[in-house]
Amino acid sequence: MAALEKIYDRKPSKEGGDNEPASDGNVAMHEQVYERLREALISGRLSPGRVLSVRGIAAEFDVSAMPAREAIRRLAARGALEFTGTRRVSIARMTEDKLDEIKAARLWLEPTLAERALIRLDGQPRDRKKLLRELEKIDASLDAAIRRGDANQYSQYNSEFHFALYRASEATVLLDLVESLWMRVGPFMRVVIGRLGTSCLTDDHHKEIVQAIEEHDPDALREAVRQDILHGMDNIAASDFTAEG
Amino acid sequence: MAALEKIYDRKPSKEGGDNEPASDGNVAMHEQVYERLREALISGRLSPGRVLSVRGIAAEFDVSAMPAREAIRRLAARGALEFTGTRRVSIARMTEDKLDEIKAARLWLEPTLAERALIRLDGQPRDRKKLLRELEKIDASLDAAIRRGDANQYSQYNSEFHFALYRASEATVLLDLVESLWMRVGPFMRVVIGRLGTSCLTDDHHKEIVQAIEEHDPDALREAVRQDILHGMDNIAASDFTAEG
DNA sequence: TGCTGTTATTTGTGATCACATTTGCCGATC
DNA sequence: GATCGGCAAATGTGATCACAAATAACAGCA
Repeated sequence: MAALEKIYDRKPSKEGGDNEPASDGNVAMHEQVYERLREALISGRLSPGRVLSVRGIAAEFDVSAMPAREAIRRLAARGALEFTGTRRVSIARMTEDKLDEIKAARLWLEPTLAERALIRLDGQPRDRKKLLRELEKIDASLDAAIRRGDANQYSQYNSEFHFALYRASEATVLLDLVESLWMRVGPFMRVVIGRLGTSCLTDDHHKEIVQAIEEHDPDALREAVRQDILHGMDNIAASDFTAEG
Repeated sequence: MAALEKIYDRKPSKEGGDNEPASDGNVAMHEQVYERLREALISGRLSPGRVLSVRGIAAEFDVSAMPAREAIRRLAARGALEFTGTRRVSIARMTEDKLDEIKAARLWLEPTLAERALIRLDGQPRDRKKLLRELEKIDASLDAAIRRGDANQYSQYNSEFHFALYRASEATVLLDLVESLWMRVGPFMRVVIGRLGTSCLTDDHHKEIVQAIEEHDPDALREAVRQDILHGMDNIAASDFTAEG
């Protein structure tokens, strides 16, 4: 293992005995592995180019080969992982063309999701208030992470902020598409922040997003989301994303 | 097996001996199974609600459980298959909301892909001519299928027509997204055609698409693709898609 | 020291087994 | 005749093994 970056912050060390059904909660192990890997991808805890081996993941997550295999397969199917020529699988590298495609797709999908969320919440004032509080809380944690210079926490909270909003749209299909895009960009946020520092993250547009929701202004919301995406994607484009972290 | 619809038109009956490496061509078996299933989904050869079991697919494709398992897992990861409450997996059923999301996404993605293809081909007159010929050929086969009333062939050629165009954009990320959408709608084309007959398919906009490419007219192309999508999606919406075929 | 060819290890893939859960079926009961 | 209960078959999941291919490590030579 040695110098290999950890994918997750070690399992919460089973609090009870050792023979319990692995805190299974009736969710399959391959599902848990998938979820953790997805989360690690989106919040940029995995470096571009890194090769994921079945046995390696299995060892790190303390499961047998089978669940690791299935989790990796699922991620690869969603485009989050890339097949090398020889059947191995790795975190995809970025190209200018791919970055441009992702940017274009995000610029349509995410404002659309945000707007749908807003429209749906117009009829649900209670849910709307709840979402606003949630967004504000996440954004506060996010700002704190920036001030601390904690890149990992930043990526984490940033994705939480966006997906909390998008999830409120209840548009599962569109959400799926966006998620697959975030899994592709995630690994590069880490690289960018490593190069430019957290200072480049201070001028996001989360405040405008929250404000637009408060004011029931769909157009302003779309524009705020749009600007936030542009801000993030242009940071990546400005960085040398072709090299690995 | 009995009354169970066949997913594919029986393996081309190994022409030689029986011990050859399964015509492997260095492509993994799970890959072959995945490819066939994907194709079956897109061209509507699988009915909504149908449950796919690992052993069932394995038997039908004459492979062991493992490749079937991985193929199913990958399709599920892309949203083409749906998890029932009890870990089983089936062709998803459609809802009005999901159909609306798919329609919206397609209406942005596919005109974009078409336009990108057109722009890219502006610099490649040879490829452009080749694509035009290919599209015209497919469209001819498609019309023939309609006249024959052959719904399966129609769906097949229709997807080929669109993806031949989109693939020319070389936009792999966007293409991935569109493909996942087609896998979700595919199963319902069969249902629609079953209800409305092939007569409802005659007024597609393929001719306009070809013409717009010939005339280097991006706006006309976008509009033609848009109309073609509307035509198809409204047919689904008009049908009773909540029931299974 | 730098390169090369060989060996040892790791890895993906497919197969098969075990087990708990679920599904489908059939007969008993009201 | 419809409903319920229980039993048998089918299914998803995880584990483990075998094998070929690919990667890494290393020794020998220039």
